[in-house]
Amino acid sequence: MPGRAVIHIELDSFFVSVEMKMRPELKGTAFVIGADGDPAKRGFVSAVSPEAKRKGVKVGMTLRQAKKLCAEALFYPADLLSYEQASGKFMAILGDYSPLVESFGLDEAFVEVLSDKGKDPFPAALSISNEMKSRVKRELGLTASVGVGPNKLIAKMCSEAKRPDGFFAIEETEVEKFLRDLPVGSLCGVGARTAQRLGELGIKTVAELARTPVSHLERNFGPIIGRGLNEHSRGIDESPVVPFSEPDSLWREVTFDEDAADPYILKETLYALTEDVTARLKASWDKALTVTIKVRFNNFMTLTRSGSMQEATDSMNDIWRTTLKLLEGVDLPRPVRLVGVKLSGLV
DNA sequence: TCTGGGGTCCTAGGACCC
DNA sequence: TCTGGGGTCCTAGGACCC
Repeated sequence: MPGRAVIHIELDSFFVSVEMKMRPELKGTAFVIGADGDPAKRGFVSAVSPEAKRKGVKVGMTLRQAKKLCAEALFYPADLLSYEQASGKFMAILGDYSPLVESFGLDEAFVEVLSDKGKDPFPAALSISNEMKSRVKRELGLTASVGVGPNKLIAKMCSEAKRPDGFFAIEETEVEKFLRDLPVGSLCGVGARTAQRLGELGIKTVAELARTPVSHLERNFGPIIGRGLNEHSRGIDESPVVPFSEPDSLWREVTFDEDAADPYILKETLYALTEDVTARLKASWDKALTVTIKVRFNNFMTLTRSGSMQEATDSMNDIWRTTLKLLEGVDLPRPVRLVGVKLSGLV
């Protein structure tokens, strides 16, 4: 029985590369992409040119912080339409090599290489990934980092191990050695919070996690996450490569430039968001059963309220009535910095 | 002093039914 | 008047991902 072979491919500094192709004059300059491109407003950095990176600007910091660190940087809004176009071309190239391509955001994807007549698909995966990489370079002018492994978890960790323009492959027999000394936080699904809790239990490396009894992990993290941690620590990941899936929910939220204390502004904003998300619902020929609103106060305390309608609908009237009822059930003891609306239970 | 936006999945607890 | 146990559905919140 041959094993699986999964490729993970990720474009290097995707947003920055696309911007530089559209505006060649940016070459060699410090620039930052994020939100609507106004560093005076609230918003996060999505991408940074190498020149701005050298000044300490990082993805995930606020635009204001970025401006402080690098006053001469140019700021641009994220031009999602252009990124989506480039992403489509990228995904089309991957689709030439396998029917099983799962996009993961705009700039990365998993590709499962199918076994030919029961043969081990691993060698084929190696040559396919090389070919993808050079076609992406030749046809799109973008570099990519590629990882190959027996499953999605290992493939993704491989592509992250060598960047940019990297290539790294691990066969099943090498997995344990590869994982052993890595910190638990490098496993997919172990974020800052979980890494900290594991640290408190004396578990710092992947090898230590693998030695921890499943029952101990289940007690501390619940049955599903506990078992998942154990499997991932041993390099086991059975999750399939899923080519396309309908979204389960649609979400719109907005942070005010200035915290809002006036209930009328909240209502007005929620109405606009509800209209927007309902339009997207209709465009995808879906109906939604449940509405959720989110309110974040100026002290960052965040609450959600959800309610279901009689039956799934795409009627703005019904959805807005539900949204409004949820809003009216919320106490507003202090100014609000963010409101959002989610539609779920899509059919 | 500051902390976006769009998603997914999991957990815990309560309601409800048999 | 008291009240088990299993299953399912719903809601609220949190962790994680890009």
